[in-house]
Amino acid sequence: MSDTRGYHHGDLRRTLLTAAVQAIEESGPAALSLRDLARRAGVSHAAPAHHFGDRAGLFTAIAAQGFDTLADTLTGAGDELLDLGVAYVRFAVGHRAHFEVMFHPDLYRTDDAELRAARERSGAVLRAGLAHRSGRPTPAADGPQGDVLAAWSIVHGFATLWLAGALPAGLGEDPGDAARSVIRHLFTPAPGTD
Amino acid sequence: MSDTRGYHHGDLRRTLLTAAVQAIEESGPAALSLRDLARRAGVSHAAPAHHFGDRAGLFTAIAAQGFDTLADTLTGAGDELLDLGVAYVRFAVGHRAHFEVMFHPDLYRTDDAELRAARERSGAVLRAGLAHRSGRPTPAADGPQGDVLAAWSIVHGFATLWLAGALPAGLGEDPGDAARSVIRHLFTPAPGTD
DNA sequence: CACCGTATCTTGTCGTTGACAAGATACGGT
DNA sequence: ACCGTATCTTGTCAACGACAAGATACGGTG
Repeated sequence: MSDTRGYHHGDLRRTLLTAAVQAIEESGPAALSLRDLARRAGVSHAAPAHHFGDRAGLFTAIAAQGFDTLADTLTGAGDELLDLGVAYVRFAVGHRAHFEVMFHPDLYRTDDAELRAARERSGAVLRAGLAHRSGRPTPAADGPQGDVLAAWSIVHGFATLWLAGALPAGLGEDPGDAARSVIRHLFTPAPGTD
Repeated sequence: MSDTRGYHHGDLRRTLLTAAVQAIEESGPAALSLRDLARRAGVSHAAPAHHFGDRAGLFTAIAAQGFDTLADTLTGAGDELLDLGVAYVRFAVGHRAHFEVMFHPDLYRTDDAELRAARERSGAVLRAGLAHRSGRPTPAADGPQGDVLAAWSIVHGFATLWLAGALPAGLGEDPGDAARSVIRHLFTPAPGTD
């Protein structure tokens, strides 16, 4: 269950990761402090550096974990195109710490091997799911898979705006439901007849 | 032209703002240092604090400036719905420092008066432009202006993904052109026939 | 022109942080 | 029992944000 078996602390790497995710959810990635993390875990201030090298290394691990989780989430989504988009939004809001780190490459090392693998995997799942479920075998003439990018853009944009608190009130509590009624407008001719 | 008339430095507040924007474009908001800003402007390390109070105050000023510029940009956009979206994306990529700060409210003070006014103004311009140009007088039954949110989401998502470097290669150099071919898929029935 | 109030900027300082170096500790294999 | 190594601690340094107190220069008033 744990990749680093019980040493002095037992499972410090995993403990630090979960503590970091929680801290980011509370105060954002910018406010994350390695020393505060060490205090929460009850270890010395330099202990995190051994597992992650530096701050960027910690964010790299979080991003990789996030891309892996996203791939799993999308794989388990429903068969409808709509369900895939809703799953994307639900992941973003439900794992906002991971999501925020994942799409801020200046926080981590984009050339990390484990990260690249996870990112590529989630990207492949997303593209495959969108392309397959859109029921369109060949992409249109306007650039590479413009409809896939349109679908990705709308769900990513909605999730980002939701997390930023930029959306107007009155959308309800559940971001998934709100997203569903918004994504429905993609590939829809004119009035909101459904 | 300048709100703080020539004192010791002359126009320190404006100088610091432009230097901050440039620094953020180079290394992101997280790496911004007030002391480094002071060094670039050739003043003492505590000079910025007088004009902005603290780091959050500086980001507040940048965000307000960004929302104002966005409102102006959208006001001057073309008559087509597509043009409005392209203008949004062009602003995001052309003013990435402002854009990134604007949609990270944990960086600044959301209750600042000047900021709230600018944010509301740009929001009103965006909503009015989208609602007017979509040629749909009454919103659909699915929530408050679902189509406006869909349009906002797709342009915001595309801009965010572009800035994060998450989009695949082959979209060309100009984000505006790429955005146009992607946004076109909104409100479009099935295949890419246009 | 002399004076004063005030905005602007400087100097000095404190606690915190990230990063690095060197040493101590505990585990696993032989 | 022993040794190599991964894990963690202690110590240190430069940089940073924030605050306090003082110096400087401007604008207005007499």
